[in-house]
Amino acid sequence: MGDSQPDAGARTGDDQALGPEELDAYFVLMEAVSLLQHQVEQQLRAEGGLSYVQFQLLARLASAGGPLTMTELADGVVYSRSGLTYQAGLLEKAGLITRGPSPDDDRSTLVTITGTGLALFGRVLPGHVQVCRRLLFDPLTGDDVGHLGGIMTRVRDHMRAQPPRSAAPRKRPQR
Amino acid sequence: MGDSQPDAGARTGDDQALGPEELDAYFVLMEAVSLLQHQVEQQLRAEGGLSYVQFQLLARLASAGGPLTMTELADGVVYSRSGLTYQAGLLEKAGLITRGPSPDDDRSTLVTITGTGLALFGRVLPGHVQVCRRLLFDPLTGDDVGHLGGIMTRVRDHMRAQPPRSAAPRKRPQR
DNA sequence: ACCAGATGCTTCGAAGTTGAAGCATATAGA
DNA sequence: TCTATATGCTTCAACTTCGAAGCATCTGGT
Repeated sequence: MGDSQPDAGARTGDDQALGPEELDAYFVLMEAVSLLQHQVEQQLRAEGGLSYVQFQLLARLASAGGPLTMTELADGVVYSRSGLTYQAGLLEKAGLITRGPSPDDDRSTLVTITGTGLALFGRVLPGHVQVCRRLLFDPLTGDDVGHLGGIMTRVRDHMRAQPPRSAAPRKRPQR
Repeated sequence: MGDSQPDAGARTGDDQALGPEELDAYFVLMEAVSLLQHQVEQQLRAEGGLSYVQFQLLARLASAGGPLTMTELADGVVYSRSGLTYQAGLLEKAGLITRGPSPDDDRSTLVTITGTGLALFGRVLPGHVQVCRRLLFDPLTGDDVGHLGGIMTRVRDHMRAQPPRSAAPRKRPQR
């Protein structure tokens, strides 16, 4: 078993022992992704009038090969439920998806991508991929890509396995 | 080792042939960072009443060791200028920064972090670092961290060197 | 069957973000 | 010098996001 609760903080591992290399990796990771996301968003907006979120939703529906519930759609896209409802409303109004009742569960809403939605997705995807290639993969070797994928997969799985939010170390009425 | 960019070298960014490995790396990268950012935000909010943006701004000011102009602050944080003005207003109202005129340029506003701001930053940083360690670095080896840092540094520098936004690959009046 | 709690989605109000427009100052060219 | 353009920041309106509250349905225990 890994680390247990920090008991009164005498352990070095629990404290802020992030070396400069780690801090650097963290900051540059966040910055680079932020830049990438910004550029991608420009592209999607210009070519298909879509936000990144909307693109993600369409991608998820397109690759699912069938209807998904709102909850299934929300998983993997970190969005709040209400935000998803809002975006689904926009996509439906634009004719890219439809929402209907689920036969299994009357509480659920099944979301289906329309032909229009699929067409738009297909029209936007090449440009999207091109931006990714140009900005992200151009300066990387094949080995880099393998490393990156492996590393981030481990990180993601680790985070998904983590106790969600009960781990707040302390409630401190600050500020 | 990996395959070098070979063949007739004239087709950078033109072919949309992202392999499954690259697509996977891209998606998992975006998802993992999204999750990480979300968790970090919870932490900052709970411990210091700060958003991630505000934390970044304080961090930048703290490490700068002196006042920065609004524009300097905006660089590195992808934010829009208006958003920065808004956040600076909040931070100033909270007493964490001050804004004053620049002696060199009457158009500029110099932002300085206050003692209160520095104190809050110092109080919040350990928790922030701890979350990073727990979520990001826990499942990684030292080699992983080195790779990640190197890879993302290259990506960031590549993007920063790229022609910013006039480079729309093609003007396609779509839809 | 019943009731309590869990689950799925939506509505609502508050807060954050953005791009365009606006104002003031700085800089460069004639 | 004078004027056109660029730069630095702010204001404004529209849009997006979030969390809490609300409603309807499902599940499990009795």
